[in-house]
Amino acid sequence: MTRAAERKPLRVGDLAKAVGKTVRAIHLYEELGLLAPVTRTTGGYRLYTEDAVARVNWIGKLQEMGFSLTEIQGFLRDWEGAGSGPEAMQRVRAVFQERLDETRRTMARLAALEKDLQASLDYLDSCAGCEPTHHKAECKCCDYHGHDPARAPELVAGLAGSRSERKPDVPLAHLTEGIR
Amino acid sequence: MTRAAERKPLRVGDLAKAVGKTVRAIHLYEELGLLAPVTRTTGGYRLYTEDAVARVNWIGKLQEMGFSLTEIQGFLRDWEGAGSGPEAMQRVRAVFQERLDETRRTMARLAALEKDLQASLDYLDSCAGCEPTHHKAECKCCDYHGHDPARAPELVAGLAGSRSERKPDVPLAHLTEGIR
DNA sequence: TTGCTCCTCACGTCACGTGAGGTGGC
DNA sequence: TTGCTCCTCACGTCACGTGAGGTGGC
Repeated sequence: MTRAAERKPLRVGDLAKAVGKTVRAIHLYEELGLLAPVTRTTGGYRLYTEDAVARVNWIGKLQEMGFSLTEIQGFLRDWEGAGSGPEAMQRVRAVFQERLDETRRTMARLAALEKDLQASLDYLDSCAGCEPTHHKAECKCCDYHGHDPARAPELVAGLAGSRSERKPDVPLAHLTEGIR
Repeated sequence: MTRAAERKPLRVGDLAKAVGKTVRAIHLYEELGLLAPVTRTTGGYRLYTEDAVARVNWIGKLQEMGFSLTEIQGFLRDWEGAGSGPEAMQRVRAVFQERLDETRRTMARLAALEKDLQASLDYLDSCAGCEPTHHKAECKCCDYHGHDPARAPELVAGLAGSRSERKPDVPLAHLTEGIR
């Protein structure tokens, strides 16, 4: 931090813009004790230094890691309550390790989703050239264009089962058979 | 779906377990018109077929893609209101394309986070062997163990700035200089 | 003085969580 | 009959969003 930077106080709107959060969010972080303005003007305007930008971005990262704001509070309290340096560091390490594992699990889920989406797009692409006389119900499971008739991607197949497509003539009595 | 599977109705708790959601969530999807039991027992118990498992998993995928439940409602309505098959398919395609882009952006953010976390863990590892006489404030920015003294990972450096570590003797008057 | 930014309540929203009080089902 | 599952309200929570009504600052 340079002296020049310290001489440019940020107002809450500037801070919000700098970090991509809303003013309301900044106020909330303050209520929760995660962030405080260095001072206020006589009129009550909050004033921040550039440090606040780093702090809010840090909060954002922890949120992306899956921490709730309440957990971030606790995390800071743990840190401040810790004794020696190495001890505090090892506590933090354990938390980060758990979050790294969780982040990787999330990434794996998203990668699977990405594949699903790509497969769905490929499937839908081949529908573009189809004759408009086909009803949409046919498209979920057609055997044109080399489609495997039984295997529309799950994201496409999931469009089935809407109420308007249910056949009301299928008897359902067997479901309640033997149940009073 | 086999006939045998159709003969095994699921109760709401079975369905919830099968999809990893709560009963409350299932009820909510029903309130929003996203899912309905095929029938009810005379006592009012909801009964589902295996189709419901696919439907709820489909809802879950759309949620992971960043859709709100209200958006999923609209998505279904669009589908049901669409005219010809190919036309409906192209609408769905546009939505999926947008979601694929968004999913990739999210994955990129998480990958950056993963790097951050790994760097932080590496940094903290070297603290394990440090003497316990060091105060934690020193650890955020030390020059032992080959650390670049000015460059603790952001996730570690962010622990700075807690109220208990502020130096109250730093004059802040310059911040309000020239501001009434 | 005008227009923009800020202030503090305080209620709304989204996707559920969590009882309360009562009943079905083997 | 016991114990488990289910039912319907209905209020709580989390991270903000969104005004309402008023004032600061160049």
